[in-house]
Amino acid sequence: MTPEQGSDLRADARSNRDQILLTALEVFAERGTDVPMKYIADRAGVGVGTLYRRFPDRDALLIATARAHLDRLADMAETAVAEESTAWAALCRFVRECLILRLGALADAIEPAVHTMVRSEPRVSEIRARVTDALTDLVGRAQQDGDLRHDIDAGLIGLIMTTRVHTQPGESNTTAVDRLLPILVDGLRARGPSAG
Amino acid sequence: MTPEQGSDLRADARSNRDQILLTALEVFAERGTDVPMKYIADRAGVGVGTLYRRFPDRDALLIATARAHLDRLADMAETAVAEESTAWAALCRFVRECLILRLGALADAIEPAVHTMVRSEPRVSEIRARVTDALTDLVGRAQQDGDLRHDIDAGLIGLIMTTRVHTQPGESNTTAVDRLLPILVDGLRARGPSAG
Amino acid sequence: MTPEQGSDLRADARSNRDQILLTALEVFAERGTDVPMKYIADRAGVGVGTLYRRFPDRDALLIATARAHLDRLADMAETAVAEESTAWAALCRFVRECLILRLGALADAIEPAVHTMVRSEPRVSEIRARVTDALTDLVGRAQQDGDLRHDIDAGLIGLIMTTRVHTQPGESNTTAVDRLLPILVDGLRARGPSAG
Amino acid sequence: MTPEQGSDLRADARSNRDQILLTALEVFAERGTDVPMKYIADRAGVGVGTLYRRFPDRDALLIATARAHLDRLADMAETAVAEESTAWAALCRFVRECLILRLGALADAIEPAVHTMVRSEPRVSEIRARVTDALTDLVGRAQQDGDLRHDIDAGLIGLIMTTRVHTQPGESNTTAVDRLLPILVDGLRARGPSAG
DNA sequence: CATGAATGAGCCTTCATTCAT
DNA sequence: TATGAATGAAGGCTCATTCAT
Repeated sequence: MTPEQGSDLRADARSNRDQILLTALEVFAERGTDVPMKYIADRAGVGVGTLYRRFPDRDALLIATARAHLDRLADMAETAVAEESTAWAALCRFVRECLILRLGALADAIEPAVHTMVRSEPRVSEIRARVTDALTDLVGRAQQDGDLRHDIDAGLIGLIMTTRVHTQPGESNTTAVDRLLPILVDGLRARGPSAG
Repeated sequence: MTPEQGSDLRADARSNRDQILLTALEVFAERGTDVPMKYIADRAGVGVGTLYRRFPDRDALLIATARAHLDRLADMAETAVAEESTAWAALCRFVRECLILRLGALADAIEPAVHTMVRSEPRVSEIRARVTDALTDLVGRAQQDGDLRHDIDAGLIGLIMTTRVHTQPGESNTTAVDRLLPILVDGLRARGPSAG
Repeated sequence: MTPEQGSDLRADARSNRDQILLTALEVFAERGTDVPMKYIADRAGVGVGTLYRRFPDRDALLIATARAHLDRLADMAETAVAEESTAWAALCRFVRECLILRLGALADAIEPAVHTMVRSEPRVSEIRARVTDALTDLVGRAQQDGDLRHDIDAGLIGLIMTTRVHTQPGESNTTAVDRLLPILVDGLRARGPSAG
Repeated sequence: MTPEQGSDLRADARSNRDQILLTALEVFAERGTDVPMKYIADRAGVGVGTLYRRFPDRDALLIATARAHLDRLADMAETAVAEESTAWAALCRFVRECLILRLGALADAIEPAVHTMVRSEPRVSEIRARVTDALTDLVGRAQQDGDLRHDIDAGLIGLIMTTRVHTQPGESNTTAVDRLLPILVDGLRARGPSAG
């Protein structure tokens, strides 16, 4: 459902590419998007040259990372829908996963690059659309179910999803998210008959 | 109430220092903390040398900027307490102001420096304490008033305060904060009947 | 008559700039225009940073070098006119000096840069014009004097001036030029009454 | 008359080798000898690996290219001798052809390599000798015929042959050579009466 | 004191060359 | 044998910091 780009690479090249992307994902999350490319290459166990062969410059890597993120995001949205019994539960789960993924940091990082690259990476907008669609659907259904406040739209959910939680040194992002989440969820929940 | 450090400088030196700090505040907010030092110096209308005379390195400037921020924060907390009629109102106002100030971004930026510098900048912890105290007080009173949920402590408020809101290009931070805030506030508020 | 650019620099900065330019002149002639910038900086006795402060990139240095060359060229043309008793003698001397300067190599090197930079370095065209004017004048007068063949124009002299003489390893450029020159001069000379 | 090296290669290997050499000839002339090896390989329609299998490094390719050039040169010299009715005519034609081939550029490019490689490429000196012999012969005969000035030796002709003509962007090398050539030829020609 | 020039370490990127497929 | 992926050394350029003026 989310076939990776470059599936026509030679086996070893493919595995390198995957490894680089995986590493970049981690590293960008850990140390921000300003890490030296060499650091990423080292951690991925390849030479810089290899990194640059696959991703002509930092922005290309950033975009590809974003795409991978978004792929995951879209999967997550769809999985949440499939696995949770209510739209509301799916929505909460999805928001949580976005916060844990630090979607906002990524969005900040790629924003300058996006304008240049989006056209050459049409899949980015395609996947974005996939996420947006899932979201709009979830919001509508959760409101019909009486679980989500009616004055909230997908845009506001997007804002929440891209919020960045500050973690103390040593604290895991997940822990921090799970401290904040109940507040958010409660703020989103409709108070009506269901609360009474 | 918040006497600035270096008040014993010659008038022109003092004005330079103030100008640099003011500029740094703006610039860090606008373009992140990675801006070239020369950029800050230029915008402040001084030579780099002057900047470095006042702030031995980037971290020193960051810390000083943070201190100025925190001073403002403490003032804000105290003003909110003084001006708002309820602890709850003061708390909400304070949270809002912190989000608008992008406290989280600043915290991220200075965290690495803080460990090294705190001892040489004891005022930092002092001011931090001032904020924490005000906060703890507010939280306690707001809970007694029945406005704030009882399962929330000052630490969680701190987490919320340091949350970073993602702004679309062109959107003001304040606007974004004001979209998110109602959700947060609602999530924090005690539910009358259900809480009783 | 050829006031150098940047005469308003601080004394030490000025001397560095001059030294860099002088070195670049030598180095480009010796080893082509692909030498590492660091090599030039080292030979000039400055750090790379200093080089880059004055000349934002290789092309800027190339252009500046070209300008210095052209300044010299224009001076040479004018001096030749002033010091030699005939236009013909001045012309021959000028051609010789151009060959020794390796004007052609320089022209090749800056051609790609010229298109981008000429507008920001208007002096280049200005000086070029100075040379062209002197040349046109010399050609006309030498022909009137019956020394220069009449089927030759300033353009062809330009072609000759920018010719590159191949030097054996170890041979000086000047020596090689002086071997070739008599042939050229003889080819340019009018055969008329004066030859009969 | 000029049997290519590597005639014992398999047909396809042989054709690859030829194609690479042909391409290198073109590319070096067009863009200088600093082009990326990959560029040459791509244009030749082979992988870099293939290029390196035939020519262990850039110098080897340069030498081989030079050899091909020189082969052509020797052929040209001999053809000129055979086809032209006088030594003088053959000489002029040969000089012209060398200039058009940009012999000087090639000489500059391979000079550093030649010292290292000549021993492993004995044919280089062999062919060079062939050219030199033809040249010495031509010079002698042209002088005996009273066409070539007597103060000129094969070395000076060599110098002339390796001269590089500067071409304006857009101008063909041949055109430029044909503008310069008459001057050179005239400079080389013995003067009937005045020489008598 | 203020200034801005100089320095050089460090990151980005390219490309010659090697080697697994 | 052909291919093109991987490597890493080398060069371009920037910028934090120091120091002469």
